[in-house]
Amino acid sequence: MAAKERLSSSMEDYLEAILHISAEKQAARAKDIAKRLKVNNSSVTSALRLLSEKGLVNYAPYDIITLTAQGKKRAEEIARRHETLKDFFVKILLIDETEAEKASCKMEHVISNKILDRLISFVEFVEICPRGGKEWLRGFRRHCEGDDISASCEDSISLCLEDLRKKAQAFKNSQQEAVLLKEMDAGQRGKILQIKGHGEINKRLSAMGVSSGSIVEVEGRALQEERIEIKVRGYHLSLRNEDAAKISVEPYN
Amino acid sequence: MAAKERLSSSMEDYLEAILHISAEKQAARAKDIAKRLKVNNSSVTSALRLLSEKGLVNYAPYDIITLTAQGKKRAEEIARRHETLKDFFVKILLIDETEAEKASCKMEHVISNKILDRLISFVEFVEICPRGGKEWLRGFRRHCEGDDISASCEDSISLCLEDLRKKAQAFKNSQQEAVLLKEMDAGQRGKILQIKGHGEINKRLSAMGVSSGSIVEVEGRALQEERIEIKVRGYHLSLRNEDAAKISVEPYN
DNA sequence: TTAAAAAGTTAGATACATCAAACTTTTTGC
DNA sequence: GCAAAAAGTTTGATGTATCTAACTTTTTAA
Repeated sequence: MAAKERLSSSMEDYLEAILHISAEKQAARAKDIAKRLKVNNSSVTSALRLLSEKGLVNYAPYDIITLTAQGKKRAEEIARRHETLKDFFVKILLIDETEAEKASCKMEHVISNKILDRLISFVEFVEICPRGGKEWLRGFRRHCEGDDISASCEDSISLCLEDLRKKAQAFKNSQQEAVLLKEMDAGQRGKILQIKGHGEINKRLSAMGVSSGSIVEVEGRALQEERIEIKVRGYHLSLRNEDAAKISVEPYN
Repeated sequence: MAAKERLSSSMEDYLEAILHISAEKQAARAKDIAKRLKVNNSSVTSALRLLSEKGLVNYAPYDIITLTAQGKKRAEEIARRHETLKDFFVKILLIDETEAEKASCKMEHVISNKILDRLISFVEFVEICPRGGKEWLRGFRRHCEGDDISASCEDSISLCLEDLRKKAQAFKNSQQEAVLLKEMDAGQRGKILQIKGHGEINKRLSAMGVSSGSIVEVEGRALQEERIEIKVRGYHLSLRNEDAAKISVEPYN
């Protein structure tokens, strides 16, 4: 396999655009890419030639455009960076959608894996830790809106100290009941306890840095409930129920 | 005054390098810049010519290199972005110095003012709100280190619920005593209550988005205690005691 | 004070990302 | 099925950032 060459920001943008267009339509046309990236048609041709040389897109003049397996992997990695950043901006910094989108588009090209990883952990921690969470972020919102910080903090403390105690208690009590990932509902979140067996999933997951302790979120089902769609460490995955049955989870909320 | 043209990342790097070298030595030499940015000598010459044309550096062949007033302002703005990012990485995401430095170097060129601003507010809020703070971040550290998230959260709650109540109480009680910024000690932090008068400082501060409610930190004194050095919204400022006496602050910690 | 070393500049080349304009291929609608 | 429209490509240009190698100026130190 070719070594993972560094791609320029521009080329990353092209890959990402192709990924998104492919997801929306049957095939990506050069014109769509040009439109999406706001560049000239001829720039797209040059970019495609280059990406094709690198083995990241399947391209021949006048032919349809698709990502190779390798290209798709790269594109998904970029999309993950994008989404992670946006998540952080929207959920934690309380930035509006549009601005968050714009910012992630630029930052996705320069963020390191380490920072990305930490950002993911941080968003998890804020959302899950009873001492963080919605009420605390409400305090932050007030602070951003120019409200007195004492008041903002007070809001997130005095009002919630009792609530906090309850949440902490509930959090503590919830610990024993393990369920299978397969059995979880859309929207539910939990902590992976164990991944049984040593099959393909095990390998795939650990390659992504997923192991027991990782936080997993169920996004939905697909193919007549045959598959479960999850998000873990910023990756969107689709697992067969059969495989999801091998993963035990301790659910939250 | 020339319109504030967009600078490329590269040119921003040159400005920032000149700022830092000037702070360390008497004058910036082309060689130092080249070394710092790990580029060829001749690249520095081209960059200087360009920055000189834009009125950001004082430069003539073989002459010494300094920043113009405008150039200094731009450079300091870049340094502020850098520092704000680094602060967030180190203080909140608990990234090590070296990695944080490397990451900020890249991200400083692409972060928007809005995000920067929010990041500053967020770091303030985490550090000041009793519901956030050191214990909470200790919980986050445990989560990063792969400790069970329940345990990490519990650590930051059960252990601290009583502590939290005390902190909240202390925070509440601390509210009445206003002091003058002039009288605060190095390391102390507080919230600006009022900026008296309508002089130069008032204008300068409001141009930076500083007003009552902003969080200010005393960094130290300079010129035989004649001046006070503060940090507010990521800006490092040096005020005459006379001016600092016009600012009333509600101190924390 | 002057010649060698160090610092700085110029010239010319490469690589990248983009464009407009001219051209070619494919698609569409009658 | 064929002509016009749409899509895609090629060519040649621009601007940025970098390099190496050759050259010039300044500094240093004997």
